[in-house]
Amino acid sequence: MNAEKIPDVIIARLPLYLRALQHMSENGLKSTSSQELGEKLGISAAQIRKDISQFGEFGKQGTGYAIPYLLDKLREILKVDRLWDVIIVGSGDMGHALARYQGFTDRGFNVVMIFDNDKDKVGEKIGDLTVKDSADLVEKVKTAGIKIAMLTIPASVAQDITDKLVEAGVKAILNYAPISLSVPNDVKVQYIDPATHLQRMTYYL
Amino acid sequence: MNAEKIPDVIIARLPLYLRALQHMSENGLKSTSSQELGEKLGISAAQIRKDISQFGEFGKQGTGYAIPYLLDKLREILKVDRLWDVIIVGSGDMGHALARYQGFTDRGFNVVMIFDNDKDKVGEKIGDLTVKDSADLVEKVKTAGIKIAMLTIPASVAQDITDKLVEAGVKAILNYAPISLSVPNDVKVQYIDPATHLQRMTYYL
DNA sequence: TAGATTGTTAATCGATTAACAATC
DNA sequence: TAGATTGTTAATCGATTAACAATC
Repeated sequence: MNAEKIPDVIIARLPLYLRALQHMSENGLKSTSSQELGEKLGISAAQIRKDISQFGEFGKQGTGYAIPYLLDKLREILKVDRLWDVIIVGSGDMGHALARYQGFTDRGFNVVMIFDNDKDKVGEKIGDLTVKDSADLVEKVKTAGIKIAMLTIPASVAQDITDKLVEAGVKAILNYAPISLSVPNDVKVQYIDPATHLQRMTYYL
Repeated sequence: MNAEKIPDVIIARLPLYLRALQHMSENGLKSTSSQELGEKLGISAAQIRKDISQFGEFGKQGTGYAIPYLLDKLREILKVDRLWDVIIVGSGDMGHALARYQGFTDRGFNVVMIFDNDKDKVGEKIGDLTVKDSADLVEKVKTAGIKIAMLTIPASVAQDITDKLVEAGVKAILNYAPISLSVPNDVKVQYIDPATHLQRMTYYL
């Protein structure tokens, strides 16, 4: 393990490597090379080798990378060798979709609570979960020690809720609301906004 | 307008500027500065000025940028000064959520069709739309001249459907399936995978 | 052994930042 | 006029690529 600061741009690619390796593993493959991985991902082989080598020597000359071993190492590096409790704030269509999404568990996440500020929605069942009142958000999150939240609420209330999440000790926010959030330095935010993503492509049409 | 090739990384930031300006405009603001915009977005003022100046001189020394004018220009540059027809493939929870999402229209997109390969779902009503059979995808998309698709299907069928979309003339794909897609050079793909996004933050926890 | 592929170095390429003249 | 802020240049910083010795 390297003590120097690893660039964010490298950390951002590791989940892609992890995902591709997980697919290969499910298909029964036992080893791969930087070239093969690169072709699947549209990333150069040199970059993949360089990224991975930041964290240790996980490959072998001549034979490449053992998939189960590299999977373990990447999970360890990304800290998804465990199951993180995650909450959803906002029980609209997107909140529903995320609450029912089956793809979290085998990638390190477990949705444990869903909140809404609409009293009509509080108490509603979504899969295994029951919608809780946003008024109890800070207390419940703090008590449970939850560090990760997904925001599926209107932009107009997103900063308010974010401030509460930060107060409650959340350090990672996946924001589906179409607005930039202000957070302290030690809190990470990732943005998912379909319209923004579409607008990144129309330029080229 | 500059004839040189504009870097992708700049194009990727323009929708964020557009979104922030749209908010400001809705709040009745008439002008802003690179500094103010930068603070809202967590981007340096120098970078914002440099990005915008790639396309022309849209500001004024001493007073900054007129919001309505810059909005117009950014929409024109990104080609969202019009309404693009978009399809959704996959009528599961995520497809439903996108089909009902109200945030597309005033950002340049109009969802016109939704497809599924499950005969039980074909014919189902979602908002104004009726689920169509994926078997008719290529023909319907080609006839309608649609260039943009959102994919909310399982990873296992994502590449197959992508190949069909490419065949039908689609040039921009927003992919919610957790897998990397192969497409020709003239087709753009954007990826939305909540687990990947979460894994980009756990490293820092 | 011969072929394949890593890890790493050095070179290249590209993006960001700082600074400031121009000017509203 | 004085203050503010752009557009742009040059300097800095960082990321990617090419190449190859090491070695499985």
